[in-house]
Amino acid sequence: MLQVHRIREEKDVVVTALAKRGIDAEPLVNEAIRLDEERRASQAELDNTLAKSNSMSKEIGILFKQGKAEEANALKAETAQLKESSKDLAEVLQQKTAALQEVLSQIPNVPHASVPAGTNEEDNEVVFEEGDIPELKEDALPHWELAKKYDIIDFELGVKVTGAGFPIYKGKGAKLQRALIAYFLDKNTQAGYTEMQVPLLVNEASGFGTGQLPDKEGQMYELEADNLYLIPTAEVPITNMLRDVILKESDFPIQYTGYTPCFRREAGSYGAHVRGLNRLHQFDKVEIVRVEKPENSYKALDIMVDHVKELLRELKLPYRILKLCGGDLGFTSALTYDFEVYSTAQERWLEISSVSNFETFQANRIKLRYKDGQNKTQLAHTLNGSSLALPRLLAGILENYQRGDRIEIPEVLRPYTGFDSIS
RNA sequence: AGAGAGGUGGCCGAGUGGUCGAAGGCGCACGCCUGGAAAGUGUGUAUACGCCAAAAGCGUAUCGAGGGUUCGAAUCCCUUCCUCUCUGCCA
Repeated sequence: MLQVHRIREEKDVVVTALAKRGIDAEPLVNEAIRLDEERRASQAELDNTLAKSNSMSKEIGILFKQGKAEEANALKAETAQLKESSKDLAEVLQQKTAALQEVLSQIPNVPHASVPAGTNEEDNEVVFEEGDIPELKEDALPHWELAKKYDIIDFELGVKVTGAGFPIYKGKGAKLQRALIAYFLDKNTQAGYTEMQVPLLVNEASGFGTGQLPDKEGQMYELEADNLYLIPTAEVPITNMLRDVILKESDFPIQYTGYTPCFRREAGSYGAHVRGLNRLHQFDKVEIVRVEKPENSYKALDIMVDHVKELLRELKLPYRILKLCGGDLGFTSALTYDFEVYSTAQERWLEISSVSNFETFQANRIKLRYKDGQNKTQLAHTLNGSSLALPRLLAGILENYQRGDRIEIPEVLRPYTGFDSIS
């Protein structure tokens, strides 16, 4: 959520920058400014009324102590009116505040200056590409067929137990998953991230904190009886650990990593693009989260991008990095790099990581602040990225490492798997 | 899950209807003292919003959260969340 005072003070900058998302934010921005003015006016009025009533109450107390009951009672009668009007004013204030929140929550984050304008994924900029696309034999198979051939993932069994989108990993397939998770966590830990094991269920306040609620309510699985939600990403519990926190300068940088299964309803998804591991309701992901001082956050973003690059380089997978254009940029992000691995058998790029700087957008919502050098309280910057999301990465490994009669295991994973091929 | 106790500032802890944003202590910051340090001593030390060009200052709200009673609530009532102790259940 953007801060009102920023909208108020830099209206033109905000509107111009938001145009890169392909939206005309001016009406919303104007509405926010108008509501904010009304809100402030009504707060001023309410504050004055309450101030009057507070001082009268004090007086009444003194009068009673002095035994001047009559005068006190006279004053009491007067306060009745103030009470009436303060009740009304409080209601108005609440309405204005809620209306303002409503409008503010509809305004997406201001894209970073370097974000290209654009309306959809066609306009994303490829900023980096690395790794050789392997030459596969004629009879190369897509991962869902490889999974069946080597009996390492059973999609039908998952349907039986739960439903579509809940695959069951078997034998070496399961072990490979575990190896990837352990490998990523080790690499992240070596890079300075502290490993966290977090709840897979979160409360409503956390859902709101990272922006899943109320907007994307339908995307999360909900446990109505307990009013809890299954997490769609580890970002939710990890970031919310820092909700309503005021950090000291010495606390920086904050770097967390965590592995969790992720649950997404993916309502409305269908077609070839959801085939196999391409889109699931439950999948595994290792996440990295950073909190930085504003002046350091873009440097930190580069560090995160380099870190994810390193992972893919070591896995020897062909990948590319996209800088998302305004139109494809997530609602809460100021700048996002998407990592895509090339799926040779499907002949398409698969998104496996998204690394973003949210600047103060999330921090404003979760009230994550720090005391700066002048002891002023300021919003911190939050960043996160996947390092990495497993299913599509696994698809990439299976397809690119197929050797006809077996699937080779990338070298760096062998200490974790304990075998060097699946046959 | 049942019974009881409790949730107050960075921490400990006082406060059961009136000038309480809250005693006292610890911690922290700055100063004095000291050759230096300790001890001692002085001052300061929450957050949000609003008024103000800004600072100073002032106002309002906040004693787990939400509602209520009252002229006035940390204090009384209701709801809810959480913690602790005992009992039960359980990986």
